[in-house]
Amino acid sequence: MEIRDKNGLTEREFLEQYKPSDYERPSVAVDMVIFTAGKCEERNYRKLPEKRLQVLLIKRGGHPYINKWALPGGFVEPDEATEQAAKRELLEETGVENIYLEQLYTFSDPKRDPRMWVMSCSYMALVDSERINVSAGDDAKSAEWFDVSLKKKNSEVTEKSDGFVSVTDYELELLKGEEVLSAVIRLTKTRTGSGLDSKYDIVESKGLAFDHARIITFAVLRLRGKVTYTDIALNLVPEYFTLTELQQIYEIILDRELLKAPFRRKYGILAEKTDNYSKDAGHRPSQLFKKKWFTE
Amino acid sequence: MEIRDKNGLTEREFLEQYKPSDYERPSVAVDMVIFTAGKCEERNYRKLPEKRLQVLLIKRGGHPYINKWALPGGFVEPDEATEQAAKRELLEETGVENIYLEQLYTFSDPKRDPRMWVMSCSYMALVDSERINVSAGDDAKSAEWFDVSLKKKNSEVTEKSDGFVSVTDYELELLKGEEVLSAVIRLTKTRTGSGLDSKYDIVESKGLAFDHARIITFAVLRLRGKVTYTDIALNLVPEYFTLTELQQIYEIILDRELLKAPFRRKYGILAEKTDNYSKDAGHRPSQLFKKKWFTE
DNA sequence: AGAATAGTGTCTTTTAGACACTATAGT
DNA sequence: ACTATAGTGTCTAAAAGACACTATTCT
Repeated sequence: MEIRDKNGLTEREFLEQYKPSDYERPSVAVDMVIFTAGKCEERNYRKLPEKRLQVLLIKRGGHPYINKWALPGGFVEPDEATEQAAKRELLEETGVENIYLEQLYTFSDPKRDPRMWVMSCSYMALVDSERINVSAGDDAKSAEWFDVSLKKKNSEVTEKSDGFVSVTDYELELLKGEEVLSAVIRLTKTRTGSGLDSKYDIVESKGLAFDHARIITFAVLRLRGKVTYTDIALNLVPEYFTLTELQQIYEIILDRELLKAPFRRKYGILAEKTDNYSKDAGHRPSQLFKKKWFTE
Repeated sequence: MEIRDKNGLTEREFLEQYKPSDYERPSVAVDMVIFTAGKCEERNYRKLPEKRLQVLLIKRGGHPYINKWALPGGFVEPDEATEQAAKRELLEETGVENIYLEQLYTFSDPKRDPRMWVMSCSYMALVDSERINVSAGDDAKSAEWFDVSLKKKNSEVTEKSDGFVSVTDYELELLKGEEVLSAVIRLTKTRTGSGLDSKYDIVESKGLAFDHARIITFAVLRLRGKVTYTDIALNLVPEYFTLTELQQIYEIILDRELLKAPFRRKYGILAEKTDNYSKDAGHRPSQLFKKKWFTE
């Protein structure tokens, strides 16, 4: 097992003499899209509280993008993987460990950070609202939950000789009381011959730092895509929940209403009955369920 | 719009004086999992040729992992995004432009390269076999197509008090004539309370460089996952094809046989009739189709 | 003729969608 | 009693799975 290369070195000898050349290297950051399903105020004693899909943002205290809102995140350190960096950031920002975490995409447009070459390895995290009792803003940074709304504005398909170009504009709105952040992200799919190019361009972005509007849009679309064929939604629900709550989660993610009976037939398998019931609502109490994860 | 930070600087002033600190930075490489659907020899004049899912590998000429097989790839250069680096590598290796490309995952285990800190932003590319007439190995590097087989070996679920641990071993085999590369990748899903951890560990890897067995496994699983609900399979088929060919593509990706009639009902919508027929086969000629991509 | 594939018809089962009905706590 | 929600039953339409049948070419 003593193979020698063209310089007569074994692998061990090679590694001992190896010196990384000083090509320019990018900084790599993790950016966290942390979603939760927050409750709105109930409008009267017997109405159920509405739920909202929310994302955690931090107000930047320094340049660049001073006073704009950004995703929590930080640089990956030597001797750690991005997954660990993501968990570290998550713990710092929300005080919560052990939550659902999924790598989304690595954004690497060399101009995405005006300071220097920074790639962003983005992650999506899902937390149930009962676990984030910590108001997040422990340190000086002001972190806030923003209501998320993502709507398809217009969509246009142009047929070409050997393919097509499809352009879809998504309108992203983030709301926190008075504060309104908005952005338009254009998804361009170019199909020529046998190639497909999907590009997310930022058409406009108000109040958000960097290319974070794009990352949030990407995350919402991923979440929407996965919610119907995985058990991912269970991560947004507390330990004990009613089927109506679970349905609300699906509705705020998909941004449309679902029918009760078919929903229960399809997703009821994600829940296991308990002997407890919700109470003190102005209507029939409902059974509380536990999560029954897919084990496969 | 002249906001000043705590040092009294405007954004422009800040950027002008900004000096990137010299923290250690990772090198970032792109690794390409390039799939095609290769034909095997037909066994007699009237049998159809079987198809095989194949991946392009390059034999390493230097340390580390000398003489092992590796995914084509290279380092991302300043002023380019990973997408561009991927396209550049693809052109260099296969001589083909304009093919399906999808970012898979960024692997960042700090020990994945024995030389230094290298993250791998991996991409999956799909090429139809008729386009890669170039035997790829233009330059000195010997590039070869390996038949891919990925099988679930055993799967075990252990229930825990507040979740479960599921362990699945996948056996990856890559064949090229006499050459046999093999690896076992262990997918461990740990669900505790409200967290999910998915880990792909390399249990063993014979003949493959770095953690590339893991990347290939990840790619095959992604392809399997997407083939049933997208039109991704069309990328592996030439401009004109028969529905049986398309079905073969699905079968080699999913690694199981499909029934003809339901297949045609479901995926026939991906194909548009032409007036041409295959001929000189020892049996009834079959109609040739063109691709009809989803436009959405 | 016979082998091998092409292509279609149709039955059953499953799943999704729509909607109506009954049930029940709290004021 | 009334409101708002909980929970179920059932009809219909669409999709998936299984299988059988006919059609066609070349040796």
